[in-house]
Amino acid sequence: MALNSLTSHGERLTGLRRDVLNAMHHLNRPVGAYELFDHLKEKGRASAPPAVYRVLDYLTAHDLVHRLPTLSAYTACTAKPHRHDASFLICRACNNVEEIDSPAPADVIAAADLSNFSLEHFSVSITGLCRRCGQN
Amino acid sequence: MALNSLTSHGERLTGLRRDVLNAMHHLNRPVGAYELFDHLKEKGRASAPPAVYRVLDYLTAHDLVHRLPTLSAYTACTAKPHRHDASFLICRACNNVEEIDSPAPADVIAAADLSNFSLEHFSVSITGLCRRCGQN
DNA sequence: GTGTCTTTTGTTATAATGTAACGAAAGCGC
DNA sequence: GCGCTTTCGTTACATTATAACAAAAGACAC
Repeated sequence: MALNSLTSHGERLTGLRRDVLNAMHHLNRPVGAYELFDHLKEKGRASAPPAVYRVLDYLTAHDLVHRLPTLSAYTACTAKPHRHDASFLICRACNNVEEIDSPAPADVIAAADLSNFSLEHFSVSITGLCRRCGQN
Repeated sequence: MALNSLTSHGERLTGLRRDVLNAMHHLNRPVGAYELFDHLKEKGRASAPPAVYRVLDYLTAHDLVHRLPTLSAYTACTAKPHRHDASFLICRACNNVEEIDSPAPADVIAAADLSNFSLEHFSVSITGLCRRCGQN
């Protein structure tokens, strides 16, 4: 779900949320929650870490932002409104990240090729229900 | 590189490292560094967090242990000595994890099927060098 | 617009995770 | 044993994240 479809579903893109999202799009790279907090605080737009984390949680839940656990960082979603699981090319040198909006893991390798990204390692995280928990 | 090939390459599987690895195999689930620390401390086998982190770093570097960033946890490698990138099926209900020793991301989906794991989301993390950093 | 309810934000304090730095101890080669 | 390298102990601290509760703002009926 992306920005447009957000407000049309009863969701509230409040001032703070919009500020955070704008900041992230402006920065255009993975940012830590505290870095974001400092950035917003300079402009008098954030009070304390919990506010930032709440907004990040909200934006993440609505797929406007993605969390990058390996970097303990967050990045603005660059994909089309259409919902997909997101994957990432993470450069170990410059630490920049390219989002891959992929319908399946197999496509991600092709996308890396297209970006002239020289792949060293990959890891697929699949979440869901294991055999036991899913068979209720 | 796994246990056997470790000592035959000049690497030292010291007492502490062996204890940590044994504990992790015994627990047989993702454990946080501090949980592991407490566990070891009860048995008089660990001094302080840095020791645990150092050993985890070492074991991770040698592929005897994997880190699960989404859980801030670590798990003993269950794959064959043969080196592969590791992927994971993470159950959101019981929090247990199954390692997939996969030659390519595409295989991971098939492996999930084989395990009767009901997939809800996936994310592929690819690390390497981006176009700019890799071209020199 | 007032009152009421829900959602969002502010605020304080603290938990959980991870590291820097440095000296002591243990292993290794000679 | 002696010097060198690696590992470990120890203290202190940095970074990331959350619990809990009060205040403020928005939605909505009346």
